[in-house]
Amino acid sequence: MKDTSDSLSIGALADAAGVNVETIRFYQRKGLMLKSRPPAGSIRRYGKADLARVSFIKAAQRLGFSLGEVSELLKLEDGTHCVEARRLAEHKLHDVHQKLAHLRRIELTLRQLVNRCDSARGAVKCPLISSLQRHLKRITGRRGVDTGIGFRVSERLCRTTCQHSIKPLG
Amino acid sequence: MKDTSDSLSIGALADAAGVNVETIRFYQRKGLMLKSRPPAGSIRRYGKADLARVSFIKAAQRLGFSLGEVSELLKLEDGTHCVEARRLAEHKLHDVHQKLAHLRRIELTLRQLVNRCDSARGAVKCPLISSLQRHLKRITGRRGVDTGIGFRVSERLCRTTCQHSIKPLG
DNA sequence: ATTACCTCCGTACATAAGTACGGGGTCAAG
DNA sequence: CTTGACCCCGTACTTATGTACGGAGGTAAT
Repeated sequence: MKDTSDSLSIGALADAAGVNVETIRFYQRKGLMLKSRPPAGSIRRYGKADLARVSFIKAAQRLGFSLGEVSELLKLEDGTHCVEARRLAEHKLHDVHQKLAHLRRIELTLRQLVNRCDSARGAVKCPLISSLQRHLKRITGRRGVDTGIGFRVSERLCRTTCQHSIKPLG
Repeated sequence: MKDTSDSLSIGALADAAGVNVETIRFYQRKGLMLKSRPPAGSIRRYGKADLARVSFIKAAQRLGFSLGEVSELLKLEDGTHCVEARRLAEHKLHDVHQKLAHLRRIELTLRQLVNRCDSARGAVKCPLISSLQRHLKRITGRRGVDTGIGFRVSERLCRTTCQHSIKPLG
């Protein structure tokens, strides 16, 4: 139980948590970490609770919580309800689902793009760019942003030196 | 073929693309959109090519390209190789795979958190927070950041008013 | 031709999440 | 007791992506 006591300098704390010293100070300024322990003209010491707090913040960030949300989570210590934390987590889960769906669509599109590039020989336009443009058409069409145009913007694209050119993909 | 001609004001262009006027200007400043077409003391007009360009930028962003990368993509028009675009896309695909894996882990963790919260009755600690702390332990343990502590940081958490308390999750 | 709205341009502000710097204090070792 | 490594504090800078503002001048409708 000896090192339960506050024995770390801010630098040691930062090292232990794998963050920059300035990050700790930043959290203090943000109110995420308690700041004014020994207001005497001396050096502050930190202990395991502080380390856990920094690590908690970082863990929550990795789960997609912003510092503001982490702050909410931490404020729950001060008498608010656990149900609040649950609400937050549920909301975040919803976010994550949306991000996942979005990323999956992106993944598909990119994979198709690269594959097309790979299998393409002997034509005029860069398949990646024109695919991107078709993709664009697809996803922007939903919002009344349908340009109704042939996406000429990159017509010259790769015309001179494209090595992975392709037949019209129609 | 009549409205192939440049006939849009910047506002109309912005509307058509579904972005803010200032965003267009911002892209011009960044060199993503051509800027000085009619340097005469008049109003610039934009056409379909410009609309396509804005839309292209937005589409690429949605695919996870940063404006810097979009800029690279657009610079490919100026003589570089299509193979470069493919390399970029491959790289981005790799990024996306990593993000997906990460998000899936997060999704799982969050789901477990919420579920535990739902099924929890009659104990002392907020399951969400303590689960988060266990999660923390798991994921930070890999980097020598293992605190070796019991995560007492939020011991008081929810102790007073937690409505979704839970038995020790062991 | 007056009114109302639009454009142009440059500059400043916003947000998130830090990072860097500089002047001065403290601590431990040689 | 000096030296070097840390710490404290406040301020400023960074990056990415925009937004907002203000003054001057163009444009379109009445």
